[in-house]
Amino acid sequence: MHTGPETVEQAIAVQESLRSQVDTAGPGPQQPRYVAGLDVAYAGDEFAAAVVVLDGLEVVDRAVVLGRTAFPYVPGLFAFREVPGLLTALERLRTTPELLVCDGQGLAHPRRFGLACHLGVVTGLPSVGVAKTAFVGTWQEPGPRRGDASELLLDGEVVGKALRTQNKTKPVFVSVGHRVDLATAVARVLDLTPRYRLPETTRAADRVCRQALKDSQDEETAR
DNA sequence: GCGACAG
DNA sequence: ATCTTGTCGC
Repeated sequence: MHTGPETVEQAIAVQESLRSQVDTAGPGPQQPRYVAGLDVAYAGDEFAAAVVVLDGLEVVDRAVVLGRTAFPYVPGLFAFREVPGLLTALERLRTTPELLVCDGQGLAHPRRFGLACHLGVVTGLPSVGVAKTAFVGTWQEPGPRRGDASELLLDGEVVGKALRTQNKTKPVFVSVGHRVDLATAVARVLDLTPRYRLPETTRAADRVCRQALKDSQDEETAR
């Protein structure tokens, strides 16, 4: 399993150091075949980190890693809680994803280095962040239809989009992670949300990590 | 100082 | 994230 910083100060230093490596040039993958979804489920300090690879809507590869949290949840340092397990899971795939769809922010972060940027930089793979709620920035309510979007602004900069993925449902917050531009990130998220508010990748990864965590917890109880 | 704060 | 039943709406 990968390890990371031990203190808040060290973690912030790591972000400050890695942020310069983020590539926002784009455009990024236009017709990716393999798209990965990543998610982590917790039960106390135990976790199950899952990565699933979809080819269209079919899961063609997956990896799950069980472990113990080594970093608490601290707003702004969320990545240090999830990266170790997710990185290990990514290494266990037999497929190389063309895009990582992360459950959280990318550039829409206080230091412009959220989970999606972090995973993108350390793997070198294109990545986008899709969060269920905003973390930083201001935005206007987007139009009511699927595809409607508004800018997420932070210090006068566009750090993401509030994107409506289904008619009359709350928007999701899309931001660039690494090696992709915002327009492409939004296009890929719309591709992945033909029916639900959240990307199919995220939904699939969520099911996998929750089930894996439950299985390990049940086994814990059984002995 | 106070409140808010990805998952 | 997680704790948790039923319930309103498409």
